[in-house]
Amino acid sequence: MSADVTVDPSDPTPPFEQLRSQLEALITTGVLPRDARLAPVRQLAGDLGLAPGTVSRAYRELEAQGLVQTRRGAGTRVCGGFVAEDGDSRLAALTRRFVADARGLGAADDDVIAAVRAALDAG
Amino acid sequence: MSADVTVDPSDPTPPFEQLRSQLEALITTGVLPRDARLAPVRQLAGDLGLAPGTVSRAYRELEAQGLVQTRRGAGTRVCGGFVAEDGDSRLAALTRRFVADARGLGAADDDVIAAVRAALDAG
Amino acid sequence: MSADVTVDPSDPTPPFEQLRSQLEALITTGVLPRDARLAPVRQLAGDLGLAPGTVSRAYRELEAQGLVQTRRGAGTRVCGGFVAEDGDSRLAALTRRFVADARGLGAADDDVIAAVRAALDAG
Amino acid sequence: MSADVTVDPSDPTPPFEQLRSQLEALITTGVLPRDARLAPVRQLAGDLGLAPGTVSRAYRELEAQGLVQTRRGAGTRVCGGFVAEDGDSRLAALTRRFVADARGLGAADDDVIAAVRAALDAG
DNA sequence: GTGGTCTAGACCACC
DNA sequence: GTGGTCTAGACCACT
Repeated sequence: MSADVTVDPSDPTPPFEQLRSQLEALITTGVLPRDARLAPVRQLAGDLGLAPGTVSRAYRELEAQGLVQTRRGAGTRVCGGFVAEDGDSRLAALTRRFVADARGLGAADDDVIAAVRAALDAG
Repeated sequence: MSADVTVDPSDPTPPFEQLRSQLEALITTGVLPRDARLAPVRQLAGDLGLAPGTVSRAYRELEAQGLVQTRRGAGTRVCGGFVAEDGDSRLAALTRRFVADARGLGAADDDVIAAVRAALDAG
Repeated sequence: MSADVTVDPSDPTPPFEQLRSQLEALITTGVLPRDARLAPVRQLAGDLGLAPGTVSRAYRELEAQGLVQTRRGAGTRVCGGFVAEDGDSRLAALTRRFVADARGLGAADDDVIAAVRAALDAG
Repeated sequence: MSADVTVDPSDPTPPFEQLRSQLEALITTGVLPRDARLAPVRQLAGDLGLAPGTVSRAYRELEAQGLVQTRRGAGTRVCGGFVAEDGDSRLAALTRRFVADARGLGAADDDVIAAVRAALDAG
């Protein structure tokens, strides 16, 4: 049932990354809407002939990107629509994480803003 | 030799996170200076009685934080002092990643700046 | 000078494959025309910060694809234009290789033709 | 106990090729039957006094020939008997690769068939 | 514990 | 000077 994802073993891209990028596309395009539940790790692993750890890692990376949110015992769900909303949007979650990391590096607020401006201009 | 790290199996904190946070402390306090080389994954794993993948994951998360830089075949080294420098600083690397992710969410430049400001004020 | 190729260390795709696929595109699109010489292995390696063996492998795979031809001491050159020509075209070279391999598997001529038809229909 | 292979350092043929051709012979003659597992890369390397990468390359070339199939983390096995079977035979795998490469060269289906016919007649 | 890829430096063969 | 190959050991991803 779950939206189609496939893994090509002959592709030099590692399976977890094939998975991650396909799921990323499904989410950012809105095929998987906010609150949609991803397939359980073990089920998806079984369907694709992968080890559970491989699927698990794909989900974990999506979580680091702020695209999904996983709660023990409750599966993993899409974190937001494909446009930032009100309070607890994915962008806000991603940004909190980034700011915490940046401060961990000893950066002052102004440094952070400057770095972001620079990165936006560069890209 | 390498700086002391330990893992307490009775601690509910997962081993990779115990490792990560201890190494983070060693780096941000300067005990492990810029360019210091971390112990090889397999050696540290052997010393601590952990699986190599566990150590590997701790290193990977440190890399995502911008604290270390790992080059395939050449080990993993501390990425910088504890203040951002010129061109390719840790803050810059972290920020590039964040900006890429934020754009992946469809955020415009102004949205990004606004989100960062909000997160800085909140924290 | 040489046509632009770049390697992104943070891309999960291995460097040799990033290189190979970019060069493949440059050749099949005609940006690198027949007989164009690729950059020397060590030069390209130095420019990109890679080990010579890595660039070497990319070149070797392109050769297996029939896109380039490399002669010891004389560098490696693009094997053909972007459309098959007369006698020793890239398609012919690729096909000779394929036929030899297929026969090595014990396939009869009819088997080979049938397999090719099937693959063409499938793709 | 695996079938005997040896490497002669005084032979001008590079070690990886000595290995490849011996294994090829063992497979095509049926000494190593379908599904037989090749020795692990590191074990064979140790036995022969070679670097793992050298053995690895021999295995990789055999895979490109369609003789063995390697699954990450699960070793490499002989891919088939010495005659093509049902769905995913070695010939089919080899052919898919060839067709993909040929199309990458811009060849139309008719060109491919013609080239194969020519190569079969020539050989 | 499996194969995969990379680095760094080395030697060889060819032009 | 060019590519080809090798070694030794590192990390990576997967089962």
